[in-house]
Amino acid sequence: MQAVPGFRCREQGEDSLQQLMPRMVRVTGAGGPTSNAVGLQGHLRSSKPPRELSVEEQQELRRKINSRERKRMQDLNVAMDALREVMVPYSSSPTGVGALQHPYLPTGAPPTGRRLSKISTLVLARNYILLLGSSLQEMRRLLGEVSIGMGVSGTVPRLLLTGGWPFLTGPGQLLLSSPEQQLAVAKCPLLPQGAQEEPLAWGSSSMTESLVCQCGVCRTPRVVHVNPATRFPK
DNA sequence: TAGGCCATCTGGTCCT
DNA sequence: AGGACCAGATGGCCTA
Repeated sequence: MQAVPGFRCREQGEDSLQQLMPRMVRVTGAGGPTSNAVGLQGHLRSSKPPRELSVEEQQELRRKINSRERKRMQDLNVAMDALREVMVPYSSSPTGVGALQHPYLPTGAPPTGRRLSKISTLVLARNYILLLGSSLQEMRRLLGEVSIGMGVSGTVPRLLLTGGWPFLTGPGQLLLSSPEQQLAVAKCPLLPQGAQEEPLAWGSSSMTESLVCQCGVCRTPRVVHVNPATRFPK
C-alpha cells in the first residue's frame, strides 16, 4: 500500500497479537464502562441461558466480530473515497462548490494536496447537491422564459417531452437526453404500477412540477447520466 | 505540543 | 443465532 499523507497503512493482519488479545486484557480499565469478561454473551437477548464459551471460543467470536466491523468500516471508506474522488476537483476551485465557506472545509484551495477529510467530503457533497438543485431551478426558469419568448403554444416539443430533462455537465453546457433514455427514465421504479403522468401542455402551470418525479416518494428531477464521469472543468 | 483525523476494538441494539 | 449498525473509548500519525 502506498504511503499517503494523512493515510496510514492498517494492514495489520488478522493474526496480529494486538488484535487477538481482548482490549480489556491489553489495557487496564479500557473498554468502556460495561466491559466485563462475559461481554460477548451478556448482551444477547435470549430466554435461554447463554451457552458458556471457552476462552478460545470467545476469542474466536471476538475475532470474527472485529473482522466484520473492520470490513464494514473499510467498505464505508471505499464509498467515501469514491465520493471524495468526485468531490476533490471542486474543493480546489476558488469558485467551485468548495468556495462555500464552512468550518469543516479548507479555506480556499487545499494547496498541500491532502485528501479531504470525511466530514469535509460530506459537507462538500451536500453543498454540491444543493448547487445542482439550484441549477435545475434556474434551468426551469430559463426554459419557461424561452418558451414564452417563442410564443409556443399547445404541446411540448418532443425533444422536451417524457421526462427529457436538460442537465448540466459543465458551466454553459445544456444536454438533452435521447428519446430512448427519456423512455427509460419515464418509468420511475417508485411509481405505482399503472401510474401515468398527464401529458404536458407547453407553458402550462403544471409543467415545472411535471418535470419532477411526482411519485411523492422521491420527488427528484429525472436526471439522465450520459457520462457519470463528466465533470465541470476546473 | 496540542489538536485534528483516523483505524480499531468493543458493547449495545435492532433486524432477519 | 448471527449479522448489521452505531457510538464510545483508545491510541497512533500528522500538521500547525
